[in-house]
Amino acid sequence: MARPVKSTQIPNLKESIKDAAWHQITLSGPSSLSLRKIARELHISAPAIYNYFPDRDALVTALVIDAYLSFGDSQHTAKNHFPEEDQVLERFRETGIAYREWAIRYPHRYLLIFGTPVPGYIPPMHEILPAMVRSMGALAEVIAELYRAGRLKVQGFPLFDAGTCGGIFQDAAEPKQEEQLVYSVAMLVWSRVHGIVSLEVTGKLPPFGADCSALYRYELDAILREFVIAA
Amino acid sequence: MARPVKSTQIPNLKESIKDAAWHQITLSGPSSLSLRKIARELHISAPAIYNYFPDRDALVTALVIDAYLSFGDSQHTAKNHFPEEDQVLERFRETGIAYREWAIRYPHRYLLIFGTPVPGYIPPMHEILPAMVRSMGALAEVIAELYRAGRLKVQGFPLFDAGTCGGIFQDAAEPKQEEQLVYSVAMLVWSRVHGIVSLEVTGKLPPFGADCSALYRYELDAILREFVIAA
DNA sequence: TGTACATCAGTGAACGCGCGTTCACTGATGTAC
DNA sequence: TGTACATCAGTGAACGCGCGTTCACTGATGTAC
Repeated sequence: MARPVKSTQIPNLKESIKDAAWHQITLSGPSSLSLRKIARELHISAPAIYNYFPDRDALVTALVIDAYLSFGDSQHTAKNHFPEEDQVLERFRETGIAYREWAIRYPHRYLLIFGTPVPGYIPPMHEILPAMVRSMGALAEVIAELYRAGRLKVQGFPLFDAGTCGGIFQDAAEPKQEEQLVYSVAMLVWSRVHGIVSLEVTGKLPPFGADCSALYRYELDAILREFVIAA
Repeated sequence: MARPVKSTQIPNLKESIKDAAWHQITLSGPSSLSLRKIARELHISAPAIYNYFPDRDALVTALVIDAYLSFGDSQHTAKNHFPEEDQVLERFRETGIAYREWAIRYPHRYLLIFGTPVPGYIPPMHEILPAMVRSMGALAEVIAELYRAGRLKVQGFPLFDAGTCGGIFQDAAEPKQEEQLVYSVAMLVWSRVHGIVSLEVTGKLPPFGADCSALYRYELDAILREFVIAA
């Protein structure tokens, strides 16, 4: 039987701390995240936070991991929306659309994991890597499926050294050259979607009157035209 | 005759303050920029800075403007490297290459103007706009020249409302639809180069083993293939 | 040339503030006898 | 059922720190007479 909640113990305080932290980040960015401000928002004392996070950096790490998990969920959900083998194009497009939608829904989460690094904070890679790899894996998998369906154009891409890839691919037994190809296309696609999305969420395109949604749809089409063999 | 320098007056202190500020930013980012740290680095007292900048934000604004000026110089210099009318393709490529090279040489300047906004700092647009417009103008001009040379593909781009463009184009008498086309292509090109460059300077591509230089050259080629009519 | 004065880029002390973190504590709860 | 005790999520006070900014000041310089 689960231990009943004590009256001095605030229920879900750990989650509340993270919620308040996101709230602070939304207001003034991750670098001015303050444990005392969080405590004030929750009407608790600042040292109480130390029952849940050993220090400020650990809280930031928890936020980073949560952001990757949320982003990864959104990516895999979108991908699984078209599970049939012959729906690989739809899968690709849905995953791409979800990328931007998640970023727009959670712009500060997006910037925390994909934007300018938080100064003074060095993320502990061994803690973050699984969530990071899983989140980027959806796109890589879709591209691998395009390749296996014979729909990926194989032409003049710069091939990267996938040895340092760190396990993006679940199927690590794949032959090396194919892995490199899929991997390189994934980086190209990522850089393009990130280009538009990062400019959009930091507010640098709208002042120029850009319709970001149309721009993004154009880029997805351009990516398909460039990398995918039409049916 | 110029007033001679007094011995209590430190020569070029205003420039030294900005240099020290860039040094601090390189070490720990713009949000932890501290007037007292700058003063310590220069062996002066902190209030001395107030003889040159009314407050901390004014210093940041000066840095932002300097970054845009330096970036703009690099862009226009690259563009002017191939001044002949029939060298418009070389001009485009040179400007694109210079974009990345400037960003790699001055990654913190790049991130200050194109990265995640500094939390709590709202740049005064009326001060920054001229330097910003001039810096982005080089790319826009090259694309306008491509258009005037009949080398720009006119097909299915999403056209933006260039009315809010704010004077990117020096030749404002240009017909509206052409302006929109040039403008839209500029945004597409910008988002692509920014995509790679921002991931590269924040260190998010190299851990995946990407050869950023090859990736970037591929993207410039892809841009030419997509938007420019071969000679 | 000498003297009185204005200028103004610098100084050190101080203000009030917020921060992360530590520490000994308290007091409600659960548990063993 | 009653009592003594262990647990542990919370507390308030305090530590040492750095920050932006203000203020009255100083002292070298340039200048007017």
